[in-house]
Amino acid sequence: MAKNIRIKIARIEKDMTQAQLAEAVGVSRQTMSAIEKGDYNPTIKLCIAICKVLNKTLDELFGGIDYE
Amino acid sequence: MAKNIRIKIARIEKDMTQAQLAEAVGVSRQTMSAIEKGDYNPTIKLCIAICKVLNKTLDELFGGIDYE
DNA sequence: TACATATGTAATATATACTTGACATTTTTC
DNA sequence: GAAAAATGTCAAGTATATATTACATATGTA
Repeated sequence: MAKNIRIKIARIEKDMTQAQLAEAVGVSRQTMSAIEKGDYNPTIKLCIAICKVLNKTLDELFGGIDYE
Repeated sequence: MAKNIRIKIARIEKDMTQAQLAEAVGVSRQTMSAIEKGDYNPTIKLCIAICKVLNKTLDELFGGIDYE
């Protein structure tokens, strides 16, 4: 549920692996995997860090996503 | 640290108390207080719920905030 | 095919977001 | 200024985001 394909696309546009993005934002590779898969409901702090690295806005990457 | 005055302003524009906003998004009053004060680093799910109630975007309410 | 790299995922542990209840303090309203 | 409403805050508990380790599967590449 709530698979976030937008992060994956933005990450691949930057030619980064999950491991590289994870390190850039300071979390584990497994955490990045879970976030892209929609298994985790990340904190806003982490979302902001992801946006910064991927040069996207919060709304572009997370707006309207329906976590439950 | 990271006091979020934007939420407070948007909340007051809607003429809502912390308790009313808290109930509208499904958390406790204390949690809303802590978020406005910057004591909590909320989840994106909760941020999205707050934006929905206050008719704001994620970037308007949370963009660039420096939680540490 | 074989090897390397990337990603998924399970188990256990820890940090912290969030709850509940209760009381103190501040702000508003009469 | 007093009562009421709103907000701050503390303590103890629960839920969950995240870490670590380890292994499995997928995907690319020689």
